[in-house]
Amino acid sequence: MRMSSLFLRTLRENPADAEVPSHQLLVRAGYIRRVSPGIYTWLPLGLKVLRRVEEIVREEMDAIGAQELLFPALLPREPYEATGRWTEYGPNVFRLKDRKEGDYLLGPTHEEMFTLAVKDMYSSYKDLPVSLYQIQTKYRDEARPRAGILRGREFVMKDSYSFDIDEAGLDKSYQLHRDAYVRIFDRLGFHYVIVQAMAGAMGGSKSEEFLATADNGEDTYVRCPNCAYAANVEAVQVAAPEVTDAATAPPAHDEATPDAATIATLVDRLNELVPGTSPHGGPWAATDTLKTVVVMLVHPDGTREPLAMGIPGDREVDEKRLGAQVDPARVEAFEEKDFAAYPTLVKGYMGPRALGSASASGIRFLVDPRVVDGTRWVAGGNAPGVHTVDLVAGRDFVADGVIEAAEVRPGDPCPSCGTGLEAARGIEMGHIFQLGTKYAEALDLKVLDESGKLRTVIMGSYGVGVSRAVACIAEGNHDELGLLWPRNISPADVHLVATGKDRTRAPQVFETAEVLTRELEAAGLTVLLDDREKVSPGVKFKDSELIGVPTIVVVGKSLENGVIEIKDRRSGERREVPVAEAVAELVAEVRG
RNA sequence: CGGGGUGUGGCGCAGCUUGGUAGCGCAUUGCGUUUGGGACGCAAGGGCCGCAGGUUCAAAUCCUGUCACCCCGACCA
Repeated sequence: MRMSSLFLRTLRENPADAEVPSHQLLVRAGYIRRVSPGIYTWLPLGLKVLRRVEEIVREEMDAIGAQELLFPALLPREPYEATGRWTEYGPNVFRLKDRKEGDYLLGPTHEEMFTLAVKDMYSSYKDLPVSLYQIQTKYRDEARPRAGILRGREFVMKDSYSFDIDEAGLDKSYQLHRDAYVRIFDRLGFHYVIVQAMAGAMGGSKSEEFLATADNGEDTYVRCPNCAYAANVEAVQVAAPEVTDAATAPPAHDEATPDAATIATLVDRLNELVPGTSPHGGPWAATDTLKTVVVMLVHPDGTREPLAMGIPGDREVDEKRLGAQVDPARVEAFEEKDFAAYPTLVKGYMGPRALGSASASGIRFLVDPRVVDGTRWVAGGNAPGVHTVDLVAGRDFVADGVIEAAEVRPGDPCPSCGTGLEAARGIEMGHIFQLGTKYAEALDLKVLDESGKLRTVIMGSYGVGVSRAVACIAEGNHDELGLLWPRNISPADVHLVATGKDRTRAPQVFETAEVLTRELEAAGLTVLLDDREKVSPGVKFKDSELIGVPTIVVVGKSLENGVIEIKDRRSGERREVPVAEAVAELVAEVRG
């Protein structure tokens, strides 16, 4: 690549619409350009980087025997209708019509297509297992694209899918992918954590995310400082206490608690009215109360269903956790008109005894995992100004089930070893999960087993954000001067700067630079040669630092002494090397 | 969808309060000087001042509406 003709324009100032470093620098250094919110053009330098990341992903996928194919990005509605995702995906999918008014979408993810492709071609257990992948442009109409290429509406993703005849096969395919992902993210140079995750809208069971650790990341996860446990907050499993015998607990009794519609006022009332009778003998605290929260679920088909939750009074509902639990339903606030429709619900004084499928209200009632049988609570008495004290789970009320919707706090016990958890943030770079049979069933993907019986194929699904990885690498590899690409990602191995005025006045400089470039290329290195004439050395140095190729070679003034200069972009170290040794020296440095 | 902000040459911005020839820096072109840290001088090209109405002799500037974009939140494999 020659900078005299490279399609490139570097900017001295940050673009006004860029906030995060990766976005600012990728635009300034001429790697990408914004076309529309969340939609970017890859310029020649940027495309080189993107291709290098793709290639690393491709090599590791091929290494586990996955086979690459490529589906269209433009897809018909029908397969997504069959799996329910045409509706479940909601406004996040780009939809369009053809001239005959037929419905199409731009693929946000391709489970349906992979499933149908296997169904189309395979029908025997002998064909399995098989893993297929593509590196494809995906489209999601994000409510708010942000941070440049980190969260776009058009992005490049590697997605792969495994197809197995049984659970054991799925476990093996999953593990193969997991190992491949570890290699991919190691090669990309990420600091990352593997956390337990929710399978979410994709359906399925076991699921892990690969998060690049970043203080400004969008995802919050917790990790245990003592054991290996780490999980996305959405997926944290609360450690449930032992079930206890409540035989000694006093019977439940209602107490008048006027003006106690909040947990704080309730605790004050309890300490005034029934001091010293808390389950633990100490003063009443928020942790002794059971807060009842009601929300309205809106299912993909539009039906609305109220959901009540019993949560320890000292905690808030975490909307992300709740959302993940009820997915694909959407959570809406429970409004005044909803209270009017359910007269058994007394705002501020709702309690478990009026809730549950078997109760008068018929409202589904789920409790926090901490609410195990035998635990004693204070909760609303379902009448204004009344609370029920010594309400024992399992004795005085029975919930319809358990829900992980309460907020997770740093210091909460690790579900695996009990140590206090720590919270941290990261950027989701990869997600692997065991889909199970959701898509195979919906699209009727079955094969004959050894005994001639039809069996539903079991699937796994595995994604890597390829374009996001480019942004993420930039995010973690820059300084005040510009980008700092790792060697295996850089758009070139060597950035060779010729600092002469022009070919007429500094023929040796340009000639030497040309010869070195040819020799380096002959040795298999890629070279970005700054052969621009009439450009001052300062400009060329600044550009080389902004562009961020790890090794910068300067051919200039020192040529009089028969030496060139090799600079390490990251450390800033520079050393002089005789021209005759330059190629060998650089090859050794680049090959490391 | 809620809150905040911004729309003026390719990029970054001033001008708007108080209406009257559209400006600055960078970038681009030409000439000359300069060439190891984003050089200097002279000259040049390039703007329906987001869009639509309105007020006015006159609107980038005032009024109404509208659109777009950015940031925070909600949302998000």
